[in-house]
Amino acid sequence: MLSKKCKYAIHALVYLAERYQEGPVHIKEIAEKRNIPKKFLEAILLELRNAKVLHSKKGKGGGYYLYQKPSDVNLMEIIRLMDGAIALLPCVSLNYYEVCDECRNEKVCGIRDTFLKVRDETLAILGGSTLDKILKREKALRAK
Amino acid sequence: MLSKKCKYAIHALVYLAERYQEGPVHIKEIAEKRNIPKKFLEAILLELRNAKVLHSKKGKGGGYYLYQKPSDVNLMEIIRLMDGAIALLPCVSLNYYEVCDECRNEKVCGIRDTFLKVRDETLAILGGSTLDKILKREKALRAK
DNA sequence: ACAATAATCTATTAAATCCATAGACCTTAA
DNA sequence: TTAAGGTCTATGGATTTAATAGATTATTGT
Repeated sequence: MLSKKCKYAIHALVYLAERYQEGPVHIKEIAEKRNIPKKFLEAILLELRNAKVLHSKKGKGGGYYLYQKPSDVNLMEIIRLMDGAIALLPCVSLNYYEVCDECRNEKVCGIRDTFLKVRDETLAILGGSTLDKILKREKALRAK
Repeated sequence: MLSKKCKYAIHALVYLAERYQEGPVHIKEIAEKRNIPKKFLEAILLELRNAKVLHSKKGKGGGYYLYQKPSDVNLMEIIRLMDGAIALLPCVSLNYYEVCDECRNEKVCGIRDTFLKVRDETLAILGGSTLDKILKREKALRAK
């Protein structure tokens, strides 16, 4: 399961994608519109800023806005930033690899294979899921 | 990520699948062979027993053994038993569904779609991954 | 220059979960 | 009847997650 932090991040980013190139949006607005605790959201947006996903502007008329195009931000990178590894086991993780204590020999482990497949499928789907696609899908659903 | 509990459960079950129909295996042996804390493993096997995945025999010469055939036990059910939901979001979980606070309207949520796909792919792979297939794969790798 | 606004930073806390251990008790086989 | 080994209850520490509070810094409009 994704953490609340990660869910909040995704929702906030989708919100900001809707406002792409419309100037800074302040935290309070996002927090209220999406039922996210404001202080918690602060920390999240700051982290996304440090990761160059968002930019911010201080002072009056300030706020947060997307640094990259909505088509260049996908769920894979957001989840990795917020929650870390996407794989279900450390021994099949690309970015957070660790050896398993239980396996005597990784080369001969019958379990890894399954989780490698899960990882690859998951990454393909999440990597292909960009903010602009999410927005398009939302509009399509609303039009129904 | 899967919890250690879940990883331990999987390894223990694979171990027991190797001994299928060879009588009870005791906890101590599994714990030592797979580097799992014995007391923790006790609790795990007990839970698997209560879920009818394992059977046990008390007293001298006792131990744990598979209740079902290795081809009838898959990773999907083990993970669900140990860690709960497999889906990444509660709102796309089959067995642990919950509404999202952040979504005003689930029907019009552009995010769900992606996570539904991830869930379906993941379930398909994990559901098809049975203990006997894992054993077969292990033997094949060892033969190389 | 000044007041208002809004992000940034530092701390702290409450709750939950995870991992592990201890010990008493019950059951069975030899 | 004794030793082996599963069952059950309880507990404790560590870590992570979620959230809150308060002080600080930067920017803007007037």
